[in-house]
Amino acid sequence: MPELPEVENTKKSLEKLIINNYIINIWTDTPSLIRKNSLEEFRNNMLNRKITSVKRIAKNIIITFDGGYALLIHLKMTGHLLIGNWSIQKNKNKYLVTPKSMGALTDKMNGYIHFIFYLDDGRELALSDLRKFAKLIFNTEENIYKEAGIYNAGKDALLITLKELSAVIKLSSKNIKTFLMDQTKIAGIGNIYADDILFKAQVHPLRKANSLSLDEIKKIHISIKEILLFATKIGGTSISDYRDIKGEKGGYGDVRMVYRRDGKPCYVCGSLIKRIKINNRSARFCPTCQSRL
DNA sequence: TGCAGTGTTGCTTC
DNA sequence: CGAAGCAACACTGC
Repeated sequence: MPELPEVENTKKSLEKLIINNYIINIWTDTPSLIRKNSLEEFRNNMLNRKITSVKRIAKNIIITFDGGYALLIHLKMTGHLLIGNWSIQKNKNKYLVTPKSMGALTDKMNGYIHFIFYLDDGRELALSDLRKFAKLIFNTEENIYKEAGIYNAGKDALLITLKELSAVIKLSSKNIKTFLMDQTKIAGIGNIYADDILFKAQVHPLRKANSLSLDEIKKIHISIKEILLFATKIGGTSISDYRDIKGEKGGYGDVRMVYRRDGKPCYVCGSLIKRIKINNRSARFCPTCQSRL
């Protein structure tokens, strides 16, 4: 599940690997992932332009091209990008995509590759997406920023100051769990990190945002930075499908504190981690460490 | 075996 | 207007 740490790592890898390259061909078996354009427009407009930069806005990856164009990629639930080489076989109406190289790229996630961007030096950039929710848009850079800013993007979770966080929290009557996952309020946090952030800050997920004390907001602010930076450093979370650009799994799943640990003992006090529904999503927390309502 | 759970976003409905 | 529900899709686990 790509949240900020996974998208940030992908962005950093792309920055090292594809700037100054050209995309010379595109293969896909799922053109429906392209929004606002036909496959033909998408292909014809993108090919043979030089890649000039890679950015992250919230959970979006933006690849810019010479001439003021940009490609937006949102990985949604199960998308990830891979660099490698693949061969494609057509079997009736189905395509079989298999990696030519060995190692992490033989991972089963290779079975879900739906886009391949062929680079001018022989390497290939692939999009794997088990559930096919990812979104791709090619347009002028300006229009792409409008698109990425659909949310009236909240401040990036890595950049938001205590003052800014405090100001938006005080305006919200929602519970803090829902608030943290609202991309218009603060950008980059999803279910995995929201649960762990609130555990570290020792705040109950159902606490009303505008009821939090300055001390609690401080703890949340510190936890956001520490957890997202640490998770980024160790390669993100690969509990289900996320892989880095070389196909390797991230380490945060092994050190997570409460996410998907319901029924298991809290690492701090030993109480059993609870699971409740908030906003129709699972929320996990320690009933002892995060008891105050 | 069938069905709930998984989680991001955007569209529809109220 | 904001909030809530649900669809997009495929696989896992009970």
